[in-house]
Amino acid sequence: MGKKQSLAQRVTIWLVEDNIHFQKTLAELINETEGMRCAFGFTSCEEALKTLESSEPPEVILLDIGLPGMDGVEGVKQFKAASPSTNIIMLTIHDDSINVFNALCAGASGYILKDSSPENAIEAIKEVLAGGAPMNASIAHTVLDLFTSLAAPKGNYGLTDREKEILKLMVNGSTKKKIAKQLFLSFHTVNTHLKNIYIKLQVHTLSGAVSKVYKENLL
Amino acid sequence: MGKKQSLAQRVTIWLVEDNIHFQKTLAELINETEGMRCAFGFTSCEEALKTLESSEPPEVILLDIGLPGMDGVEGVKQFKAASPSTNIIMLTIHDDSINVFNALCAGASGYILKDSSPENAIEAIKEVLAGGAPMNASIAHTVLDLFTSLAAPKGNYGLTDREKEILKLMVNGSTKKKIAKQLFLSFHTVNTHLKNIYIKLQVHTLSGAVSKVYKENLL
DNA sequence: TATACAATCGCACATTCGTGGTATATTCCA
DNA sequence: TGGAATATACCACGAATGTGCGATTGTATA
Repeated sequence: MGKKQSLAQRVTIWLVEDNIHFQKTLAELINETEGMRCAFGFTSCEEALKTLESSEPPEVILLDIGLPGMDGVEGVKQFKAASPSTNIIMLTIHDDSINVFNALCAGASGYILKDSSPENAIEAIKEVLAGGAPMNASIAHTVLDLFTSLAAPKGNYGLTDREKEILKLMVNGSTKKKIAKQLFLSFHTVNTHLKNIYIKLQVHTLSGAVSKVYKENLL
Repeated sequence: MGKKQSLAQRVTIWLVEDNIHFQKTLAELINETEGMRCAFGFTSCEEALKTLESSEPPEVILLDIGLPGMDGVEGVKQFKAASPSTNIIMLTIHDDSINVFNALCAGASGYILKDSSPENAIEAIKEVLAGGAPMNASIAHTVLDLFTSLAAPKGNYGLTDREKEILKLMVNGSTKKKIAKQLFLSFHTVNTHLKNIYIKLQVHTLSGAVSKVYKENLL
């Protein structure tokens, strides 16, 4: 998806960063770079989203992850919804892997650390335009860790196989009566199992149990 | 988590790769590298897992993703279950992003392309030992895309904001009565909303709705 | 061998759900 | 201006759930 830019056809970039000073530094750097143009600088997602309604969407948005008002993660969602082809690079500080992770999930293409040299931002933009994902090794690792922790078998509440089997069927929208028929059990048995499941999961409703199953990847 | 190795204290590496020729090439390269030792070369996960029962687990396993018998993805799970501290690097071919993705989810630390120069493998091992995740930019991007596609495809059933709000509370295990209190609404109103939610989601039970919410990433 | 655990089955009863109706006020848009 | 959509509210009733008590079998396993 690489594009070639002449001086006349520059890649359009928007900045969303509430630190005016940092924003200005970045904007200048971008405009000094051949093939790039910083079209707008905003201090909030709201402003940028408003502008997006009446302007050509940019190729790239550099988006601060910790903004007042609508934060960067929510911002990514909205930008992506309004203009899916726009690439978003998060600006973030150290030790914010949760937010980075969420932003990536929401559709961000990568991120750069604010305290790295501003030139890195230019590199990151080039990388994104070339179809890459700016992410250093240690952060890729962090992301994978979080990823794994989300996808891998999680909390075990000591559910027995039978309980898991029944819970699985309940999760899929079945009723106790139907499950009893399906497993050739008495309704009372299913009832008892479900009672024990509730105790183990510490919930009092089926929806709570189902929710827990998905949130913590049980079964 | 970086470790320093003297010649006496080499990092132990295992290979699991059914192509004997490639396995041999890698093993030689590893043994020529200071601080690394290829302890075993297997042609199947089963063999390697068996050996793991009676041997010190290695620091790193290079694992072919497309093996006969137990495939690499399943292999990762088993290795990780038996020895969580072992780092696993997948050996893969191009255009196998699904498997790479699954392997990463299962706990792999990164991967390298088989057709890249074998020296890359050494670099990847060093990177993993240093706490990184060997993944080039374009593959990080692929992973994120898959990631996003798993996390993002929000089916839209035309739920209104109010309906979403109520559904969100129900999902968390609340009851209609409590929600009514919480939102300063009549029980009947909540009831009506939920009725409409069921119609829109085409379900007849709360568990079915909750399940749909998680499966299709609504809300 | 004793005992803990899992799986099975039972009853009763209050609570909550699911679903069929109907109805009013507001807002938005054609 | 006049529907369409949304949010609000009410009623009734059978069905299902949640939870309090039990009980009897096996099967491990300490």
